[in-house]
Amino acid sequence: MVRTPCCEKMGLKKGPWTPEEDHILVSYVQRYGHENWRALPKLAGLLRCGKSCRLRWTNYLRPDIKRGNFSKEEEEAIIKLHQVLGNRWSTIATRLPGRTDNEIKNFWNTHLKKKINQNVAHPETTGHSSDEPPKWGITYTMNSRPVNCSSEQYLRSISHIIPNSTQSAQPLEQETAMNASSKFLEMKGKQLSISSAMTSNFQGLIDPRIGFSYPQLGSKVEHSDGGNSNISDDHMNFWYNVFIKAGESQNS
DNA sequence: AAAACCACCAACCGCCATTTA
DNA sequence: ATAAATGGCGGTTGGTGGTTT
Repeated sequence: MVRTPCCEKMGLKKGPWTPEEDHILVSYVQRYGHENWRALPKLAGLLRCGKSCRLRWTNYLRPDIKRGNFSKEEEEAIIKLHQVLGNRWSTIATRLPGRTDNEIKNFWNTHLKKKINQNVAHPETTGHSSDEPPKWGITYTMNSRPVNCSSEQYLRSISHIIPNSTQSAQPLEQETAMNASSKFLEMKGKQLSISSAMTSNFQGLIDPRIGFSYPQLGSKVEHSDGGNSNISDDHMNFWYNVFIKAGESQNS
């Protein structure tokens, strides 16, 4: 089906919002909420489309939005999250209270991207490039989307929990770096999927270094070796924590 | 002083996923 | 089961203000 553009109707205003419009929108949302963005502008008396109202509210007028420059901590968090999640700005935004996906996206495109690209020119200070998937890395499937991480991150994150070929949860810690590298080389350039076998072996495992276990499988989780991969939020959080911790141990 | 260039960011656009009728 | 409506997301654009030439 083809959707009609939301601002197709003539007479709807576009462009920057005026203080008066802001006031009308804020007053209306505070009083009546925003259950139906489509209907809101008409009810509130705004010559805007619902989409424009929603964007204005979520990106600018919401009372819980943090203003001002990004702190060093926020900047580092964005860089780490982007390594794990890629351009999934809304997901990244959920981990930075008071920041919107649009704000983070702009900050990335105007500041961090350049900064990281500069660092790539000096590889002693960083791992891999930012925007592009790492040339030397792993892609795994998360929520049906490919997620990239660097080889270092990946090796660190799996070195102690990846099951061996007999599907026992034997740690790899005893393995030499050479063996680990060999394993990685085998996977280089291939799509790594979170398989049922791996997942079942991860279940209940608690790594003392990271202090959390692989989440129990929920009913909605399917695995890529059986077709689709749909990892729940718990699973995403697990992988996020693994990669963040891996990054921390790498830095220390 | 003015033109050219650059950086920033609010807002728009098109697409996809989910919900509703 | 299906079409339509709606919400949400990420990519991109364009206006604005600052800086450089």
